[in-house]
Order: sequence, then structure tokens, then C-alpha cells
Amino acid sequence: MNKKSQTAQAILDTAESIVQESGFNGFSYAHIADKVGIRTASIHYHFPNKEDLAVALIERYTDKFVAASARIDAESPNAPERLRKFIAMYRDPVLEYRTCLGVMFSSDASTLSEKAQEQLTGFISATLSWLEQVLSLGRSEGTLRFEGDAETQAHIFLASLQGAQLLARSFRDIRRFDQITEELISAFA
Amino acid sequence: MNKKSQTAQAILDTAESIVQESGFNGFSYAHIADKVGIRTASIHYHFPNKEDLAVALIERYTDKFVAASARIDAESPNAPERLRKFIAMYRDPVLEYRTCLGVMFSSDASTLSEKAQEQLTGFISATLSWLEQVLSLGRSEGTLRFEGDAETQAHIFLASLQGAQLLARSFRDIRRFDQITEELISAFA
DNA sequence: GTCTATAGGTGGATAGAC
DNA sequence: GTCTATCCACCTATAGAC
Repeated sequence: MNKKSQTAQAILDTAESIVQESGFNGFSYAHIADKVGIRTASIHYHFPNKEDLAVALIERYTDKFVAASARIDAESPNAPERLRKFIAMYRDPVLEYRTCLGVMFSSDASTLSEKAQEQLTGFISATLSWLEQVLSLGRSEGTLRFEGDAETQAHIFLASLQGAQLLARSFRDIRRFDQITEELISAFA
Repeated sequence: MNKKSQTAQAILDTAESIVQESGFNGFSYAHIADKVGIRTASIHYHFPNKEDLAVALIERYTDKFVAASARIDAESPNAPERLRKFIAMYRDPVLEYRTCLGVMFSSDASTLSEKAQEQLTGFISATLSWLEQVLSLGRSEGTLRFEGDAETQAHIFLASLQGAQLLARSFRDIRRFDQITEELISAFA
């Protein structure tokens, strides 16, 4: 179920990449068509309008996160390593001057449809829930130390990573990102 | 010097407000003209093109921050109170679903001109420098406690506020912002 | 300084042939 | 499923009258 054709996947791949770089208002059907090697009319066949495309983008991004976090849980038994892999997920796009799709959609939230906004909060909630669970695990394991409740710490951690992406991007300097995340990790020690 | 006419100020006021809500790619000359009550051609008289407008926006925003931070320094002798007033500056726009202009321009950085990007990093650098100085002061006063160097902590603090704005905006819930900032403050105690 | 008028381009979107 | 052709709204920007 939810099978998408190869072309639809290519369109989503390209759109995701452009949104991560320029935001949802920073791209057009023409941009996608050029990169994919099709005509704009073909995009409309797969995604009738821009809202459909936005919703599909966040939907798929959420699915990818759920899969990735499950993989992390399976591969890494201890909480600190899970956190480090999570940070790596947020670091990679910055190397290409991109950010998490959630950051971009959050910025452009006011121009998104109701449904797209709901998808967005769904994605962020999934991320926060996973982080909270990792932090709780770390605390009970004794591998992570922090004050206050895990939910608040999850918020701070995610907010810091989002801001770190924006700062590193503005300065075109990945070290700003690393500087922030290394201190975040060591604060839990 | 750098005196701007009343109309130019009104244009900047409106543009700033729209950018904070919808991003730099989310507004047009027509939007501004409508709100200010002039024609789009008049905007071009004051700001020949969109790049000029972007540069003027960040320039003025930086000036306003410098003035505001100087006022905070003058009014509040101790570091924790300075931090709290800084947080308030980032909280206010969220109430109207806006963010710091720096966040929006950072998101749209890839579509900005070279000069606008330089202005942007100038603004962020000014913010980071001021924060670093406040944190250093607090540490030497004994009113703020933290690990590592003040520069890194300034980065984390700013990144957290930026992310907190995005999170609160996405959920349309100011309490997410407050939850984050209260924990940030208490972590320094 | 602000206006009308308009140029020239690009945006998303549709109809209909293949 | 993908194409060509096309529509129309909107965009930034300019020329020139007032």
C-alpha cells in the first residue's frame, strides 16, 4: 500500500532536496521538471497541486524518520549512541547547505495548507516522542544525566539542533554545528 | 545620517512584519503596497529592487538589536536579568506567529544575494557576541553557572531560542517556547 | 514622491493528443 | 503516463506624466 511509481519517487526526491535548500516557497514545478527530466504537466499528473506535493513530502519524510529511528533503536542499545546517530541525521544535510525538512516547513508554515500543517506537527511530535523515550532510557540506564523532565529536555535538544542547522548554514561553517552538538552531548555526561 | 523618509520606514515596517510571518520568498511588492496604502511603483522609488529591500531590512534590524541590547545593558546590571530580557525579545513575535527576522533569512539564505547574506551573518555575529559577553559577565559575577566556554554556550543559547520559536510556531503554542526557555534559564542557576 | 500604464517574465494549473 | 499548447494570475521592474 501507498506504493508510488518511480517517477513519483523521483519527483519527491528532487522536491525534498530543493525544499531543504530553498524552502517551500523557493521552488517551482519548473525546477523539479528540469532536474527530473520531465515536463511540468507530468508532475501535475502525480501531484495535482502544490498542496498535494507538500503533504506527500512530509508524509514520506515522517515515514523515513520512523524507519530510521527504529533502525537506530535496533542497532544501538544504549542511549548516548542513539543520540549521536540522531545528531548525525541532522548533520548530513548541513554539509550541502540544507536543513531538516521540518525546519523549512516550520519557517514556511504560514503559507501551508491546514493538512500540510497537521502533517508537519505530526512529524515533529514523532521526533519529540522518540527523543523523549531515548532520554528517559538514558536516565534509567544511568548513561544520561539531566535536570527536569525528559519531555522538556527533548524539546531543548530538538530546538538546539534546528537552530544549529540554521546557524551553520548562515555561516556556511559546519564547525558551528559540531561545536553546539558536542557540548550538548557532553552536558549529558 | 542614514535618515529614511516616513514612507520608507512604513515600507520597512510592513516588509519586516510580513517576512517574519511568511519568509522572504513569501511576500511581494503588492502585499506591502496594499498594507502601506501606496502603489508598488512607489516602493521601487525607495528600494529599487528586492535585494535592496532585503539588505535594508537586515541593516535596520541589526541597528535595532544593537540599540535594544545597549538598553538592556544599561537597565539591567546583572546577567540573569539581561538574559531574561533577551528571551522576551524572542518571545514577543511568536505570539503573532512570527519569528526573529534572522531565523527567516537564515531559512531563505540560499535565495539571498551575497550582500544580504553578509548582512545576515553580521546580525547573527552581533547577537552571539552580545550573548557571549553576558554569559562571561554572569560567570565572573557568580550569577550564571555553565560548563565549557562562553562562546559555545552563546551558540547553544541562540540556537535553542531559534528552534524554540520554530517549535512554538508549528504547534501554535507559546507554552512550548516558555517550557524551553524556563529550563534554559534554570540550567544556568 | 507618487501615480498610471505597461512590459516581460514566471508562477501553478488544465485540455487534449499521443 | 507523458507530452504540447495554452490560460491566466501574479511577479518584479521601468517609463513617463503629474
